[in-house]
Amino acid sequence: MSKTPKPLAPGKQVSKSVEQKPERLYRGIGNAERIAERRQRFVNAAIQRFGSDGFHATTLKSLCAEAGLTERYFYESFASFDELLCVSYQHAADTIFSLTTVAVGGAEPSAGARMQVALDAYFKAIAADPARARLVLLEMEGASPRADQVYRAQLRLSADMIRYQVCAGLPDKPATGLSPELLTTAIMGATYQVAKIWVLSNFKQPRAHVVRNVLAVFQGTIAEWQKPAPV
Amino acid sequence: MSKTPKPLAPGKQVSKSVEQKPERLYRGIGNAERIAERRQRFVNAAIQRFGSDGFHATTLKSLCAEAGLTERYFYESFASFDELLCVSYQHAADTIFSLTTVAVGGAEPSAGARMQVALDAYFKAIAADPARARLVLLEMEGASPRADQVYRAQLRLSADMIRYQVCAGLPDKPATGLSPELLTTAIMGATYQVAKIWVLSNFKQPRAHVVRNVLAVFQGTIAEWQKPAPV
DNA sequence: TGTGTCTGACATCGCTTAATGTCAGAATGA
DNA sequence: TCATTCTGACATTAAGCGATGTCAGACACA
Repeated sequence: MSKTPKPLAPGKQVSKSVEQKPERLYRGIGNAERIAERRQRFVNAAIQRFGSDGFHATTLKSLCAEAGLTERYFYESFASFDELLCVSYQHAADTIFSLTTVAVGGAEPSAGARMQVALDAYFKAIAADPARARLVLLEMEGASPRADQVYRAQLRLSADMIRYQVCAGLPDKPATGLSPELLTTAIMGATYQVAKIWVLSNFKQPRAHVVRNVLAVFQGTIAEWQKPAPV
Repeated sequence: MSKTPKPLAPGKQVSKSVEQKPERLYRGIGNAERIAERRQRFVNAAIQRFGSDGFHATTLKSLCAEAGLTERYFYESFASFDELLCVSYQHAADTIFSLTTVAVGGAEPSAGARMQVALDAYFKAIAADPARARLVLLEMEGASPRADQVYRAQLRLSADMIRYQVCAGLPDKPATGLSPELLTTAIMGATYQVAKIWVLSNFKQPRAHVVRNVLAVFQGTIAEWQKPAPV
């Protein structure tokens, strides 16, 4: 009774009344830290395998092999296969997103400069890790109901980022009949589509060229946005 | 030896030397026609179920139930589950594609008019059958390697259609650094993304509004396309 | 050195589902 | 009416794989 005889604590040791620390060291590393390290290895392995072999071709076993760990530790950190997909996606998407927003934050205040900087940073982040890009761009949609949810939430976030950070300073009311929400959704879709093609082509075209073309779509759209009235 | 005793001919009756017709009528309908009819019922059922429940939630049995037929007849017309997915997708995509191109064909020759007509026809076709739209827009990507192939081929076709039919008459060499291929890919991506959002929102916004906004992206991009030199 | 926890390899379960097989009975044409 | 083919319902197979369980041996701590 004084000890829980169950060998498989579900991730957290049972908190008795007060936290007593049986923090036994292994490799000189504490318990919580080891768990966190294993978890991270799974996340990295997931980005690698999902992004390289594709979601459907990736099995629990191949993931464990990539991580150099066994199933036992998988369920130490994740409730299901699905969960790891979403977690690793979120990790990958967050990285790309953050690389982009940081770049935008350091750009000159004009919309044109921000668009240029944002797109360049985005496509740079895409090219920096092809597996990560594949996961973020190609493997999530339709993978599972939950994956769809997570993916779409990220799309909304991207569109909002374009709207409030990249296109900041533009009139809140665009030309008659135009809505900022739809327009930013559209140019985000354009960016995604070009990024997909780019990834699938193994980055055949130079990044500057890709950026230049998507930038034209951005700028053209913004010009319409600012147009006073339809001719 | 004179007759093949196998009850399950694989779709076509064995052609001996010359085609002898044992065309026995059922319901007053010949053999080949009955097979074709059943095949079509499966295709329609597939568009319905894949588009409503989603690809992953659709099973062979649920498809057969929807079609009012049994597994036996499924394999009479399709080699695998995967094949029906691709065939039904192609059928659905062809319909939408054709509705759009026909409309474009009847439009005035100016690029502006063609864009307007094309987008209106496209979104009309999307709204006309939500299940079909869901299949075409949301269910294919990542469903299977073959589905991916088919889907991407259709995307290329759509981009080319925009390029050669909708944007016809524009200078073949756009402004410095711009490529028609990338630009049409981009605005196609914008269209797809808005269509996805529209479908997922259950067509909350009026079609004209959606068309108006995507049209702005088209027109803005074309304006950049025609720009003589970067300022 | 001994005790108890942690680790890794592997076995096994349980479930889903595509794909194939079986068979009785209905519909057809002679 | 009879023989043949077609039809529909259902049973069975076969395989993949996520999830769980087992256990001997390694490692830390006293």
